[in-house]
Amino acid sequence: MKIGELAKRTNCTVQSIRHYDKEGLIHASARSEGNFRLYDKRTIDRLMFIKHCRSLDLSIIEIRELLQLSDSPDERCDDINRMIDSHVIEVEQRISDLQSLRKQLKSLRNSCSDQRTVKQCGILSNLSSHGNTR
Amino acid sequence: MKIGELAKRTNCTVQSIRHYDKEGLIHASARSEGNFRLYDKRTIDRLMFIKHCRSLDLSIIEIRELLQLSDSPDERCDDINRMIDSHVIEVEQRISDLQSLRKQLKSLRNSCSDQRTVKQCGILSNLSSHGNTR
DNA sequence: CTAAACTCTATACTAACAATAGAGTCAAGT
DNA sequence: ACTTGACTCTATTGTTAGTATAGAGTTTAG
Repeated sequence: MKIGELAKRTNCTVQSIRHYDKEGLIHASARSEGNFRLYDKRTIDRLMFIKHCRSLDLSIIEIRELLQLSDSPDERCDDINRMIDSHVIEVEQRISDLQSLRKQLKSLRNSCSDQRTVKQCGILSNLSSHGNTR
Repeated sequence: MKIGELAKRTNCTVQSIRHYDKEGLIHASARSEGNFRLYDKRTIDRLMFIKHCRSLDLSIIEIRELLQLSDSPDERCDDINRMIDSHVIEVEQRISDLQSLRKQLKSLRNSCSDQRTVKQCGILSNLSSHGNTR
């Protein structure tokens, strides 16, 4: 299977597959005479796994670790759990950051109604008055 | 005032000030004989404004627009309101994306308890089984 | 045998800086 | 005057996970 077919079957772009290849997440089982990457069917599953992980916003580094772990099936899976746990914590932190950001933006927006001039704009004067809060 | 003092007074790093300078958000009022950037006091306020905007996650491009608008005080401020409105919408979208991500991660995490081996790990098998959902 | 479709590597781009290299400038102390 | 240390300069590289090119080579169908 050449890269284009793999791309079609997994709904990835050709470039991102080459990217994963370069990053060592997948490996071409061989190269054709003309130096084209050749993949076997199992790579489809592996790519699906990668896509699923990426959709969960796991980084390429994290995915590489997961793939390495899945190659040593008799190890304890504690590391996997720890990784997911810490990822959840990161996501929760980002959510709460964004919620506070949203609140600030909303209150900023309330300081100005339309149809005023820039000079009278409550948003600009609010932005000018006090420093940052983060 | 040289860049180091400006940095101290605004609690910015020297590099980021140079960055804002290069991006055209601030301007050195002159250069010294030895080519050092020289800033006047008003740049402190301008930098505070920029920092405040950045803390609200406004992009440098957006900030540039705001600064340009604040230089034409007699225009309508509709554009400012529109920018903030669309920024709020973006933030809300990101929040809801992250919330759904969190939910998926949590349920993934529930599929495995500690002390198992990688082979038995519910997380890995879940990640392997079905494709992406995004 | 040619033209289209495909693939290759390498490079630049995205955002907002941080980090570094290597060179030059300035101020204070001797 | 001279040295030393602190400061500044520009330019480059790195960060993330790709996307988008350029320019060249390969394969396949007609």
